[in-house]
Amino acid sequence: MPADGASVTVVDVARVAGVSPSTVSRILNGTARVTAEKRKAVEDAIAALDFRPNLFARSLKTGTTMTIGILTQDIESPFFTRALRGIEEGLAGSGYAPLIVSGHWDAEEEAERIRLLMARRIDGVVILTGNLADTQIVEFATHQPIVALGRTLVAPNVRAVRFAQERGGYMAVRHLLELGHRRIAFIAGPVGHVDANDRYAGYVRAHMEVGLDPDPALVVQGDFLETGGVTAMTALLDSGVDFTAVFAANDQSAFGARMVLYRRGLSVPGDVSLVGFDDLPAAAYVTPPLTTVHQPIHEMGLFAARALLGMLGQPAEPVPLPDLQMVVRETTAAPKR
Amino acid sequence: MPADGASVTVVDVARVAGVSPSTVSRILNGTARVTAEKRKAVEDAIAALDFRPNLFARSLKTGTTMTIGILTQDIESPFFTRALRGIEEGLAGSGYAPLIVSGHWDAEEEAERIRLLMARRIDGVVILTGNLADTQIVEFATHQPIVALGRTLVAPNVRAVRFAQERGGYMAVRHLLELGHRRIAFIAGPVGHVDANDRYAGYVRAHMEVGLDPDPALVVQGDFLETGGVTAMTALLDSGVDFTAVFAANDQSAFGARMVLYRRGLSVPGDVSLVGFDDLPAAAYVTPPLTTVHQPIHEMGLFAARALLGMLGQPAEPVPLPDLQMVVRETTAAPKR
DNA sequence: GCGCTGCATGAAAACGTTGCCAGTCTTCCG
DNA sequence: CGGAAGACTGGCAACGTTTTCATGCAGCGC
Repeated sequence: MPADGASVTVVDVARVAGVSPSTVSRILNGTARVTAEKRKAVEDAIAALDFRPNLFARSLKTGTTMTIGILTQDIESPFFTRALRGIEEGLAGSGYAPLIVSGHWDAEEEAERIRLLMARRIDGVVILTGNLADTQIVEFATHQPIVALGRTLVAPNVRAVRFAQERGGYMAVRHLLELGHRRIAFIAGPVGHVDANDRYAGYVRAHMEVGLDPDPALVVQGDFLETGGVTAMTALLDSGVDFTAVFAANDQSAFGARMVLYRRGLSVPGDVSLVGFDDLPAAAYVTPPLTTVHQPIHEMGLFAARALLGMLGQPAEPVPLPDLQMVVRETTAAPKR
Repeated sequence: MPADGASVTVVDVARVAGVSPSTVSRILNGTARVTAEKRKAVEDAIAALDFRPNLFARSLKTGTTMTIGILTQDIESPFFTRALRGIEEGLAGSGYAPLIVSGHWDAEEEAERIRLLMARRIDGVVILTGNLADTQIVEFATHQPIVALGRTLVAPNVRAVRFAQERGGYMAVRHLLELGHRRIAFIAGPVGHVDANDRYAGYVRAHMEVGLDPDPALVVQGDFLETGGVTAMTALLDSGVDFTAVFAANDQSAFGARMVLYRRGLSVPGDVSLVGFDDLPAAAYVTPPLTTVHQPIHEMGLFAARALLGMLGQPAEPVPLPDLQMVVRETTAAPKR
């Protein structure tokens, strides 16, 4: 059934103000000049009737919805919510509202969600990493402009940004090497995850650079979550392999690993040094505060919003993207042996 | 391949299938019987043209948008994202999509955001706590069904749920008292926040019950954030007042407080016992794991989604809400003195 | 065979906006 | 003073659906 009879339309306003609907529309959108007198009458009528234009009717007519779709992976992950916050800020005051959907790292589900977004005729899409194939994105981009974070991809109607994750991994391990560590374990990310793989590549490069051959026994599987950090660290300790430091592929893994070390009575950084990746807000509040690689997540969100706004023809000043940065806190120290 | 799926309309489908638009619509919505023959033709045409019904046109006509609005306070707060995840789950498969906006604990902004939601003609609203006046909510509820979490409010078209926060505070302090603590500090929440006040009331009641008069010098201001916990704990220690345990109004405050204790070289729970509130996922991963009061946040989100679906006339089986529960981990112990 | 009933279908009227087109009324220039 | 250029404004046709309403056509009982 149609909206409740109480819903007031542009026609009602026109009637009360004694003008035509066209004129009301003109005033609403500032699309043509109208005499001050009628403008006043219309504005009064709008206020009196508490009129709100029906965005759907407008969308139907104009073909634009003032909504941008955001494909995140996990609404509960601090990494993504930090980016979301950036996007929210970047969109503030633009009139665009974000429609957030989650893909849960599943390519199939991601594609499905994007289709859902498109069914709602959103004006643009921001994709936060994920496992979607690039070809899929290119295909989607034939319909709407897309900004993709955590990807390198050049295609029409697509703007992609990705930080050199390899360099981040390199920086982290380099830091440990400089402290004197030689047996450095690595808690990997999800299998096949490019970012995780790149960070691992950095881990390898840093080793090579000082003439070390990374020991495969020091690399254990994680999943970017705390629980993965727990299992990985447990496996590592139980394997009996020797190590003095651990580089976790992201902060959440590091948190999990730290918990196991605590359980086993190992001191950080006394017995084992620990480095994370991301610099989540929480990294500064664990004890001891976590040494990690700072990613400007918030700025990335801000950037994505502005970039998309730009692609939509909105005036939006671009934001600069700071680079990855090593943040040395208190979970790293020289090895005792 | 998908042609310009954007511009394919029900009329195109009708033409290709050799039927009228009405019939296509009927098949789309299963609203009347159609011969198998035509149904087949239409379905083939839909597939061939990659037709997607324009939801806006449909909304315009039916007055329903299959969108529900969610007013959260801070998209980055783990408390809210956990609830959001519950809502997301509760909505899964219902066809409704959530439109998330943030009020940032500002009554004015909250009202503004809700108006924005209503301008988008959402079918229902979930309000996650906040500072909006109840009268405002009642007023909004005249337009859409509303589910409010963290409120006690009885009104037509409104469903409100709130846990007995006072009891939670009582349980936390009771736990400390039973361990033998007598000088228990309290890190308060934001000024005027009902939940925070109620938790404080529980703090007071637990004291009274054992014949103790809570010392005002032991109560310090916080803001539900880590930073607030830091300032509060710092102020407490600097004031020189004597205490053996701290009850923080929420986990995030506790995390901040824990950091300061670490900085000052005070052991937890050796020198000071610490209790939080909420049982955020992170509470299990700080060291030592935080003793806290568990709120079924996720379930609350699930509950809200189902309740709203029910109000919208959808078949949605209600979910039970477990009660608050004391989770004793490792930040509490008997006082040394 | 006649009127009924019921069913499948198409035509057309909305839903609330916007934007083109064509007026009307000034105003100004020659 | 005539006429033309502007400046405003109203009418009306879309936008893509859904939803009456009406129509034609079988089948049915008598």
